[in-house]
Amino acid sequence: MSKTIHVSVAWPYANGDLHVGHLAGAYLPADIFARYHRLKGNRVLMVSGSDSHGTPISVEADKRGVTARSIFEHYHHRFLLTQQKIGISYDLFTHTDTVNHTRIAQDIFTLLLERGFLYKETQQLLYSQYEKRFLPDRYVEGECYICGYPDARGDQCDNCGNLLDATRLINPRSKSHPDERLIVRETEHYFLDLSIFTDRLLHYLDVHEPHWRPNVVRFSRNFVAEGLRGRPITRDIDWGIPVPLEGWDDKRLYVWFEAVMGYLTASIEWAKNTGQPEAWMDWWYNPEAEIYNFIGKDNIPFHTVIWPAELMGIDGIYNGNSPGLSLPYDVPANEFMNIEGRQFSKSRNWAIWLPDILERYQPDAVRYYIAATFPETHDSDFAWDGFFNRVNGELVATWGNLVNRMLSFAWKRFDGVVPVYDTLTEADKAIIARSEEGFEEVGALIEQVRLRDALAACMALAREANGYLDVRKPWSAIKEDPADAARSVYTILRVIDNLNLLFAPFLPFSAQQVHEYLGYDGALFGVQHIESFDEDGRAHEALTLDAAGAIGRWEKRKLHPGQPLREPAALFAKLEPEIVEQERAYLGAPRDEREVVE
RNA sequence: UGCGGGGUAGAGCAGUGGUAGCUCGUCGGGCUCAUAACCCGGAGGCCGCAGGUUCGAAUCCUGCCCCCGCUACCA
Repeated sequence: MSKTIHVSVAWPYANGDLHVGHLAGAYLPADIFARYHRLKGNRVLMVSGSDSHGTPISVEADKRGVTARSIFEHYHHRFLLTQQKIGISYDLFTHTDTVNHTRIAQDIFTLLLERGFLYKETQQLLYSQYEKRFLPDRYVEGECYICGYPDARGDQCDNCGNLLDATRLINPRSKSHPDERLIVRETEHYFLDLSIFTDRLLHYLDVHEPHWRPNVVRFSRNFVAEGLRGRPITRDIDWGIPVPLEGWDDKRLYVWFEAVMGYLTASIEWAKNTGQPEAWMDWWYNPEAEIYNFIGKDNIPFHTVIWPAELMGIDGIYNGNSPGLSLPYDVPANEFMNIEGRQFSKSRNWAIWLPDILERYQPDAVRYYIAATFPETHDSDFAWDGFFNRVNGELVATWGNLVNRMLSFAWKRFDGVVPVYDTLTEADKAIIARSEEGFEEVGALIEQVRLRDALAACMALAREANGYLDVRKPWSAIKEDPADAARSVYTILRVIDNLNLLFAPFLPFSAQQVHEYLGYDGALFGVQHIESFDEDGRAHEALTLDAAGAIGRWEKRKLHPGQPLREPAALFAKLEPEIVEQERAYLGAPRDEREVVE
């Protein structure tokens, strides 16, 4: 029976390029999962987008002396190109500065307010008369009121380690204008009253515990058990979504509050864009639908506690107040991927940027290494010698070589067609059966979001197939007993056909190539486009998926004897050992941001 | 300071009371259609540290150390 699956992926801040951490934490696992379910024939909606708002974007804009909007538009465009290049197959990758997202975020605010889930509170915050704005704690320094250390940060003293209240600092000053004296000023903000949802959240966690990762459950339960405090959902800034209330023109919705709504708003936008405006409800008002949020570990409480609370608070929205709005079914949060043993750092350029490495390596090689080292159970490490070893030793040598050795053998010795055989031996039938079992075995692992194990299972099958060849030796048989060579070559091509589908969610580009080498026509997956959409005279760009022509299916293949093959070529480029040192030299060195080209 | 996760051959991981395993790499041998796979064999671990329970501990208990996240604006 076909399932309905929503794949919601963390929204990247559009203040810098995507790096391998983004890919490892959320985007690649989401893509593999979505591709698998599409192959299974399940109804999949995969959405995400650029987070256009938030302090990180304003900070970057200040640094460069440009507007926040121009920063996010610049990186949004690069996100589209980069993700198209590495094949993250969103049905829609949009952003949060759309008319659609703004309208819905404001509707949600209004509904929560009407239902009594928000409250107003006066806060004391530091204000800069020079910059005419309230300063976030991290923008402030001053003398510590506990130990007297002169350069304490607004939130914490680096000398005595105590957490600080920024308004109590002695002689507080702005980091950007240290000579100016800051004043304390009162300001009003709305808070989301999370504690109202405590019991329902605990119940929600209980219900989902059996199929969640243990660390996600434990963390979330603890987060709730410690007591939920109200969280401010408005800010004194000018870049963001306006608060839909009279007299609140100077304030905006807090980014953490509105960005997660993107899962819903992008679904609604997708429905509208595709000319079926009600279709989003098949996921959001359907008790059978399963919503998966792919995120990094830093985001766990936002997705397992705060976002579900927001959803509980707006249940019935756009549905005539009839309840049943879907909550996340699973939040398979990944841990972090370090770089050569050290934590990612944008400021020190200790990072591996996707636009850069996609100029030098095949997308499937990058996808393979990252998927093989997914930080599913604990932090992992992107190491260039590891990349070199796994690509050459596993991807090229085991899978690539299996495909290459037998496709070129069949091409040369069987006149470019799938061999026509008389009968199959027990060994032949056994290896075909093994490859067919893979659909069940690998599929089950992917459904549990154990993607690293799933990929390892594919590779183990490729090893078995290589072992089979060593026993059957078609290169010897072709001389003494051509009929037997026809049996084993047919068998191995059929096994390759099966394994190719198993690898396809991980390696979609090379899977398409193998598909064509085997003589098939058509595309396994849909085609990704960058499209422009118009809303009330304002245009925005998005990444979309046209899956109409996709013919790939997650099922046993029946390769026809006599089917004409196409001339094969090596699937994967073998890496030179020099790349290890070359790539390491880029780490920590100044970086030029280059145009992303197709 | 709290809460959660992690620490097992050179690398990546599995292993919740009974002889410490898998993949890659490495060394030796076999084979050779191929971007050198596959087979056979070898080397390589005080399972973070210290104590305890037990006939027996990587596994259970206690204390400590290190890394990461959240608490608090770096995926």
